Amino acid sequence: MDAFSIGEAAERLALSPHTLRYYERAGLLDMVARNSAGRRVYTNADLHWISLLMCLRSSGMPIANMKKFSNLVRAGLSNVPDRIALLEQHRAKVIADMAALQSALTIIDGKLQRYRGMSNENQAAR
Amino acid sequence: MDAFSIGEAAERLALSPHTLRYYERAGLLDMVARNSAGRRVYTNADLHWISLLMCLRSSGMPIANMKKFSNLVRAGLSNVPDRIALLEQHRAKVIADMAALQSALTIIDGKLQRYRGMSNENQAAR
DNA sequence: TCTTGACTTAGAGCGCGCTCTAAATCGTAC
DNA sequence: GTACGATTTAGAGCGCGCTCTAAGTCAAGA
Repeated sequence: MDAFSIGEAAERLALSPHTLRYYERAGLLDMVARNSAGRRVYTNADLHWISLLMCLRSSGMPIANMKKFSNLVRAGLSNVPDRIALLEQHRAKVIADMAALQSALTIIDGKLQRYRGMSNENQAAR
Repeated sequence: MDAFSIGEAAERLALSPHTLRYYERAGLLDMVARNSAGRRVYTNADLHWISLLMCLRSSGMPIANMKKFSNLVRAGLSNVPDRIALLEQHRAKVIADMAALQSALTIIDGKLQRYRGMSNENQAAR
């Protein structure tokens, strides 16, 4: 099985057909095959590529950069260094985001401890 | 020094006066004092509270939940358990987000390694 | 044959979190 | 007194990433 309707593809990828079409229009996918009736037919390779896109998206890459990346991939192997540069830049951002989340977490945990202390005192006072 | 104009407060907090006013209108701050001319005067306590808000915001809490939290704080000490619940829920989301970033990072690193391999092969082939 | 439901398109709409505008007011420096 | 720059308000506007609408096409099943 290597041919999926947009509905099947959407289900497997856990996103909506609307979003799949939007990504295509946005220039993130190209050459999604069509059947005789003009309907999209997704291959496993398509799904795999879209999975990578979803990984980039969910880790905070803006659509515009995803489009740049897609264009590089589309343009052939000669620009692999450019792809590396783009991914490394994104990698740095992801790591920075993780660090920011970690420091927020520390503050939140501090606040929680304070609240737990207050909560216990209240109980003890009754 | 425990009194800041909106401009000074904005500078110290690294956000814009517009955003400070927006947060106030959104119900995240209350009782920001005014001077005789009707202008806002921020205390250190205000700045500290806003810093906590920024921590929540930057770690992905939606404004609506920040408002709920603000309302709880405003309503007094009796609802500390509710605040704990809200923060713990957020804490769980932050941890989930960090895990998602980590798994994206693993995929990105895998892709980078593949690209580096391709790049080296290309060089070797020349 | 007719109905049903998944698909097609271009384009509009939406939710979020700001971000800016316009017109007015105020305090300070000249 | 007057010019300037920071502030005030209500409300409009914006950028992003979807998300939905409307009108139409098509294939399969009753």
